[in-house]
Amino acid sequence: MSTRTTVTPDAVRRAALELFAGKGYHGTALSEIAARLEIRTPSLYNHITSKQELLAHILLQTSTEVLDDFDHAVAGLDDVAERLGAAVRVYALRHATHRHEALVVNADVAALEEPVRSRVLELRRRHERGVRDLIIEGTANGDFDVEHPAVTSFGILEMCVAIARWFHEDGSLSAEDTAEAHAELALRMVAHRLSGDRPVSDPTDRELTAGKRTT
Amino acid sequence: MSTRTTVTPDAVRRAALELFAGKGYHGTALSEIAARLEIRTPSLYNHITSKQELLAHILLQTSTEVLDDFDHAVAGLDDVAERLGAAVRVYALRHATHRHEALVVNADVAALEEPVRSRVLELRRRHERGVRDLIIEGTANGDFDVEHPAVTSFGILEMCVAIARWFHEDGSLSAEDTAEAHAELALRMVAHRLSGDRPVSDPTDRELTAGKRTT
DNA sequence: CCTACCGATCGGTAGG
DNA sequence: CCTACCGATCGGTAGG
Repeated sequence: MSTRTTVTPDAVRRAALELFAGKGYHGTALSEIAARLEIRTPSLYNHITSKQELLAHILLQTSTEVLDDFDHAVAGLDDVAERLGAAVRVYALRHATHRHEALVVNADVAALEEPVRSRVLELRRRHERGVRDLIIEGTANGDFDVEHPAVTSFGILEMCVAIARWFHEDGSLSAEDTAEAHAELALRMVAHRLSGDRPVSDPTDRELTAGKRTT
Repeated sequence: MSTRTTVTPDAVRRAALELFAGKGYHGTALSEIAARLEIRTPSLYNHITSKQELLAHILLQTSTEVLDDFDHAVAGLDDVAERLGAAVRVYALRHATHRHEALVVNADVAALEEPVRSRVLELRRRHERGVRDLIIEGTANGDFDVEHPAVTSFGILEMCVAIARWFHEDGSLSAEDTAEAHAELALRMVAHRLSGDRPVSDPTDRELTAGKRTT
């Protein structure tokens, strides 16, 4: 049983990732990681320098990739709704395709030691700010109708994060469909409401681009 | 320094709650709980029977209250949008006013031992199902326009859960305003869209009641 | 990659 | 409420 390939630093990280995701950093013993690789605990130190380093690698890499994803997703897009849709799509997709990483990032930042912790938190803040600024921009130019941009951006981001908690690859929805569904939900959250119960104070230049169709 | 009141089982639970919320169940040592109460670790056992019991109490109580909240919130309301709004409002409010409980529930279910773990998960599933059924009902009778009820209900619920991660009592929004903002977001997520870019494949009986206006 | 072993700390008990 | 102490386990090192 078990594939029994040669142990590499990457294999250790993968084993750690799955265990951290399931039981948390503090809830996972190095002996369990070793057992999964069918080696003894001290042998892990041929591939890593500490347990903490395993955690740091996962969180730094993931946080960096999230920010890169965002930058690439919005690059070249003009319409702010398109940019928000693309940002949400790629963020949601990541949480469906990288469930374990996402779970660890969100459950175990507290277990990170400085200075890595601050770096990770800074990367996350940058991403949050990027999304929030899109919402602020769309609200300012009248494309969106949002009362609390910060609350709305947290709501959008966190429902995407939650995908990691319920998504299953064998479910009825593919990762891509799930991502698309979240982009749609996000655009609904910022869209103008039906029925004129919310008077559009500044309808300048906005014909009826309200649709999310992009071609 | 410190209030220095007599230690009670409830005081132990409160100290444990704050520490679990900040560092997780496995990341918190009983010695830290004792230190916060200015007693020695073994003295804790005059008030509790085990560390695990502390966790079980927090999670069971919170999960039970969430379900009670839901039942009371929707009771007596007729309109499905009103019921969904009320359910979201009360759930969001709890996550703003009981941040620590919410953080522990979501981070440390995995640390719960059986059979309590199964009971807690069952309570959570019941609540999820309650909200999802509202969305299904509203979609079926035409009040809502939702393509993926399960995804939508997870999205709504999880953005509320996330409140516990970012809400601060001294922020610009009160707990009540935050709850109201989330009810609004949830209703947007299920509402009919502006402009007919989504061809209504089955327009039976749904003329253009598209609005969510009731009565 | 291993055995042997380290000090520290864990949750918890004995016995006042 | 305490001191004294338990066995188990932790992350990690020595030295092949």
